[in-house]
Amino acid sequence: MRAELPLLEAHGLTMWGYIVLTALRDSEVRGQASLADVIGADRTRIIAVLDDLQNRELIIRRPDPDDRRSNLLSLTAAGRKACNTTQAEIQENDNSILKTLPPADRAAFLRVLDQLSLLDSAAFKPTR
Amino acid sequence: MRAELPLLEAHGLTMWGYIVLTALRDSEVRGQASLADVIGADRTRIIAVLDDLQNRELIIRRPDPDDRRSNLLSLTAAGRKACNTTQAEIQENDNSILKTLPPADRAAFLRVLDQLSLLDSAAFKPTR
DNA sequence: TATTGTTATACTCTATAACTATA
DNA sequence: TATAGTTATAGAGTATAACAATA
Repeated sequence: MRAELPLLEAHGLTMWGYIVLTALRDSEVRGQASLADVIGADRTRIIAVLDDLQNRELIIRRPDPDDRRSNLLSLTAAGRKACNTTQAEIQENDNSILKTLPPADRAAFLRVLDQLSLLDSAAFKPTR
Repeated sequence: MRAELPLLEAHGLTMWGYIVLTALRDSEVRGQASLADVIGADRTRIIAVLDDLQNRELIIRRPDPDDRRSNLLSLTAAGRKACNTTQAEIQENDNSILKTLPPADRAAFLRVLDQLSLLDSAAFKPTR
């Protein structure tokens, strides 16, 4: 988080904003409720995030013609680009930090993180 | 953190309370300012923590006779015991989680964490 | 004047409940 | 009645500034 935050700020993104963009890029999401579910957030928590992303024309929110209670969410071209370039910078930064480690240690470290994140999701379900 | 918090709560300790107890046990601390410095917290942030620990007779706060602006801090017997038993439970829990890993991965993981925590303290100095 | 401990204030983040509009 | 999105409110956690006592 401490390594990522400065990069996110450089793109004018918050952690939640970045999570929303990657979720819209990587998973099929219908309305805001399903988005909240996918990223493990509260419905009310992402509204200000979506307002901001929409104002900056990184996402589009429009009523679902099949159910006008719901908002269809999609990335704009600018939103997709912001997501991709930010992620590329973050991964590059991660790599530059991790490349100081012995290759075997690095591989084991990432393997263990994967293991532990599985444990974690099993024990602690997302809010709502 | 997620693994530790339930254990801390079982002992009526917050994260900051636990950090304060271990700091008082493990390092020479004169007044509250030096304690705040040791644990990387703001002076104002630990006051409520100390109030609580003192009310529950886990620490003693008394004016320093050599400089009456300052409070000398020390653990009570109960405070030392709470610190030791809580830490033992936390380490036991850590071990039970980590023992599911291959021994070589586990060793590499802990080694990398040590490395990264050094990086982190170099880049991000404690507040105040 | 500077420092120790303290209090007050504001600002952020989050959770909960209540509201509206649709179904 | 139930659900999607929204708004309002309250509660933590934190940072900053101002204060009294002492040096």
